[in-house]
Amino acid sequence: MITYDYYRIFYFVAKYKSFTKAADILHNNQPNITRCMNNLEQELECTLFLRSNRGIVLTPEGEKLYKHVAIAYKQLSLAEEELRQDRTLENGIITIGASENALRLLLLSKLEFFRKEYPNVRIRILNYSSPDAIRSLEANLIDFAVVTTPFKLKKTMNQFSLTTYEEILICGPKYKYLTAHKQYLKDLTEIPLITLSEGTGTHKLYNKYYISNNIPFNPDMEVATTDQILPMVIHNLGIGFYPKELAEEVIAAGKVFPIELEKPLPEREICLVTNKNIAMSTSVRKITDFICENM
Amino acid sequence: MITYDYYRIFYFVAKYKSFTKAADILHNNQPNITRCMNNLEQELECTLFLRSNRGIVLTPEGEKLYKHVAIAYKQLSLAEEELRQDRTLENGIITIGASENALRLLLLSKLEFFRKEYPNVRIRILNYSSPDAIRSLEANLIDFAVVTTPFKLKKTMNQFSLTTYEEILICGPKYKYLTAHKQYLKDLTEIPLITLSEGTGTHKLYNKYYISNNIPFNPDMEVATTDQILPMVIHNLGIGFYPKELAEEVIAAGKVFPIELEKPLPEREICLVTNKNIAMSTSVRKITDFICENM
DNA sequence: TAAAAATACTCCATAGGTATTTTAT
DNA sequence: ATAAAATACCTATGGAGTATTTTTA
Repeated sequence: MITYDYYRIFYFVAKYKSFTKAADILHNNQPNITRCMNNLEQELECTLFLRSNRGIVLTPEGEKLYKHVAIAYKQLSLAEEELRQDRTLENGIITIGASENALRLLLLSKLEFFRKEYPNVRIRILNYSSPDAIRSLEANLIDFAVVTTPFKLKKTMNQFSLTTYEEILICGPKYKYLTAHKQYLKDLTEIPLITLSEGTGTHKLYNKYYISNNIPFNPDMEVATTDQILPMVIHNLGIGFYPKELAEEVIAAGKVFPIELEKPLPEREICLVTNKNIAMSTSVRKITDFICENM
Repeated sequence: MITYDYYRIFYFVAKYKSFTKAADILHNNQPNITRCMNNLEQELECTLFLRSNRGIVLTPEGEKLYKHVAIAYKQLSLAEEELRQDRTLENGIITIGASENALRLLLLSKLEFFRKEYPNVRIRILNYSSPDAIRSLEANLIDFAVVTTPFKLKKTMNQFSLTTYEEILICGPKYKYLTAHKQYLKDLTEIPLITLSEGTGTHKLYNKYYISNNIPFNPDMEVATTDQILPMVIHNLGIGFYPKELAEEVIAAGKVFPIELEKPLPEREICLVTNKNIAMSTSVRKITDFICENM
């Protein structure tokens, strides 16, 4: 079996029509090149060159071989260049499935930094509910997911906890009186409640939380995205749970008011979820490492 | 610099999705394959496989590499197969420049045997005068020439003498009386002479021969090919020089008659001429060896 | 527990290298 | 006289191979 490395050497010998020049290009020495090419000729049972004191000329067989070897060389060079670009993150596409809160509380700032460092990696973001993101991951539509608890995982999935966050109950001016002192959730059942729609992790979470506290969970309004809750609260359509961090600005502006609760709300978590069975590309590994570091 | 032999190994690993299977195919062992692929990954700074107890799966980078490596592998396999066919003379085209006498006195029978042994080599024959054949060789239009003396060679040409042949002077029934006893050429100047046309070696040869013998060389008829001389002699248009071997049959049939000469005609030679600067293909080398052997 | 890869280790073929000779212009 | 390939010879890397351990489905 002929070692393919001889073909690499042959490529340069044929290109530069000289053993000596090829040796220089390859940072090798002429006697070595001579030996390798003798071996190649012997293994192919074929004269490839006519040697002379002015270099070499290819025989018709050498020319034939060169035509093929040149193509092979080009392919392998192309491959090496592609992989080089991949590993230096000079290209690549990353598809992330992210829930809204994961995106706004953590991912956006992380992506901002990542983009600054690797501006040539294209990033696509899909999905806005945690269950949908995980389904997409199962179906291989995304490279990984960043979602908020609660969610259910198959055992082929891997989760890595990134951070926890706190949600608070907020109200508009009309319900400001509720902020005078700490409240019990069960005392607020008469106040209209705004939540995310069914099918979201958030909906499930509060449903379960209310039930485990023996309080009926009857939201008056259900909206598709967390974004929509804030204007509704401001306009006194009801009270709602909202990530504390995202509410701070509007609270400082006096537009909404945090209702203190006697019993703290369940802590929520943002997790990065990957599929164990699927091999990650360099760029995906890089960005997941990037997201997870310092977490 | 990455040894291309790793890519050959990678090809089989990627194809069979297993280090162990690749090792079997390559008549190698699994630890070796493992080591080589580890080296390759390290040199490419890239994870190419996910290893498991059921074999390996390619990463996106591995897939990318495989796409290119598969093309390279195909090219090199094609090249090896082409060269194998060349050296076993399963294909190939040979272009020979041959003068008429060389063809009829020697080459045809040689080619008949060669063709029997290597029926898949295509043979083209060009040119019918020795100077033309040599010009074609200089212009690289033919692989080699088989010509009759006299001819002039540049020093980049190489000649190998194959055989000598004798020419005789023949006549038709009208001149049969000349065969009664040996003649001197100078006594035959009044008999019409048929020769090959100017520009042929034969013409030059006899011109020079006559002059060196102080006989005027004034052929009455000049024809393009030796072939045409015979019917003209038979029809008593004149006498002519003709290769002895080719004349024997018609002499035996009593159609023409050899005129014996007091002084023998110059001996003629058939030579194989090659171009030193041009490398021969395997098939050309084979056929020239074939023609020259036992000569 | 079984099948595949990883690890550890030995051995030696051959690639890498230097110096010199040969060859052909 | 020169420039390139061939030859001779030395060194040491890394490929070939065997035995064993680790991993995970």
